[in-house]
Amino acid sequence: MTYAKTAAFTADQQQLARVAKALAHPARVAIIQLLASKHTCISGDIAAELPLSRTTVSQHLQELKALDLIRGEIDGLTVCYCLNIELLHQVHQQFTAFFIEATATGPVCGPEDACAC
Amino acid sequence: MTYAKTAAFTADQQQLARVAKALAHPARVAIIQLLASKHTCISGDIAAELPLSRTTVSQHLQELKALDLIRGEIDGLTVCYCLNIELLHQVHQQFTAFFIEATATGPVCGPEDACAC
DNA sequence: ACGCAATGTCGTATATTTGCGACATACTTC
DNA sequence: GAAGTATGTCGCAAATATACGACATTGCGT
Repeated sequence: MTYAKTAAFTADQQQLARVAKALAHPARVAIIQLLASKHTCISGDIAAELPLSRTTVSQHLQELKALDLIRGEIDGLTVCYCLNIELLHQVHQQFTAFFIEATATGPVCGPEDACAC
Repeated sequence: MTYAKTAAFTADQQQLARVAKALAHPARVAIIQLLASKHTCISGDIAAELPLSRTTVSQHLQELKALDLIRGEIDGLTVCYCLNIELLHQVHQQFTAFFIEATATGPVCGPEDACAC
């Protein structure tokens, strides 16, 4: 890319893109679903449930943690990861607003027909 | 990555990740917003409204088109791009389902407190 | 203190993304 | 048919992402 031009866009666009990127990998989606399904905030057992090495899973966890989508709490020897429900809720609203805005354009183009340019 | 291991995950996870990746760049978010704001399905004028070269914009358009999120229709010399409202709606529901699932785990971890591991 | 188990970090290899200039293509107009 | 405009495609360069083995770190138990 010779240069990441993310700076030239709206803060909203960057924020949405940042979160979207976090979900842009099946492993991270799976991790979030795992954390949601397990009531207990499991730790490195996550790696055991995914077809990836522990190292790779750890990296994905760090990425999610960097966005604060998940929290990690050290409990002695193990680390408990849990979802940041508030943030997820907030992100959900953000995505919803985006999709509403996108789908509320009205009848511009039909299912397959031509545009009225 | 030495190898993309996307094949080892659920179809749902892959699908969500695929769409998320499409939104994982501010330029593509901006393009969708642009198409939503303009009633007319503008064509290469998109490039003029973004801080990117025409070539780069064209590539982003191709990526979005590959997922069928947008449609391109040749109108003589220009090309009219428009949003695939149905698909966007569908994707919205997909994301909503994911977020609902993620945020409906109940009080596992509070805002800042410890997990009950 | 010693060893063991659970995690995170580092370094590395490979694949993918991003951005853009240079060309090719297609259609309109004269 | 020639000239001009709007688009898409190709090829290259640089940045990132992905995956993982090897090592460092930390806390538990004896």
